[in-house]
Amino acid sequence: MPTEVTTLYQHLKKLDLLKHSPTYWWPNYGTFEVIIGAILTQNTTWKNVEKSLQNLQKHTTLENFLQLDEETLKNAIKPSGFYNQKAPRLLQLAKNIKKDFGSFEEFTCKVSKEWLLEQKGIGEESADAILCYTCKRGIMVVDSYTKRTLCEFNIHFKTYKEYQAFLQDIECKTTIEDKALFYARFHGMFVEYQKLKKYGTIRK
DNA sequence: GGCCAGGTGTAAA
DNA sequence: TTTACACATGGC
Repeated sequence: MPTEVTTLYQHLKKLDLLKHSPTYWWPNYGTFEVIIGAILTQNTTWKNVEKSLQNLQKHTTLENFLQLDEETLKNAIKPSGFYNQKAPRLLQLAKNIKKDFGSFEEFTCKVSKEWLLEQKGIGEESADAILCYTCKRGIMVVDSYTKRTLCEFNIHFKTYKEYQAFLQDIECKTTIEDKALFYARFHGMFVEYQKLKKYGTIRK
């Protein structure tokens, strides 16, 4: 039974949970589409998010997304629920990225977690998901799958930051690229671990 | 038909 | 500072 994070990591790694996943686990890593997905997946299954992303078709870049009107967006993201609040929040976020950073590329280089937390609709988890999977930062995302897995290993904390500090107390990687890849996959392993338990097979 | 899903904002205690 | 509740669709 793993009691520290390095042991837990080795335990999960042995299961080869990411053998069918993309390198960085989240689909379309590093793109604006990840931001859309990060908001849409809030308290929502990924299957439903995929339907919404499919409906958005070619509007998954920042510039194309900004062309959408609110009603069209609401319609497109209906399958992933909470569309009356997710649509205006996504549009405002896109506008603020354009206003404060000028372009998506500048945003990915310069955005801070503080800036993200000021945006309506982005909390601790979504902010870290965007930093990790859009901005390629070496940051660990803590979601319900992560907490559920830790709970099963009898590891409990109160706050988000405590969970994150525990998970990030692991061998220090030398370059930011290595660190980004490491945490992107580490978080993915928790999600795939829960799916493996639920469905009995690792999803493709 | 009920429960849950890769959370967040708001209001009340 | 903590807790309760609304938000909504689709799969099981």
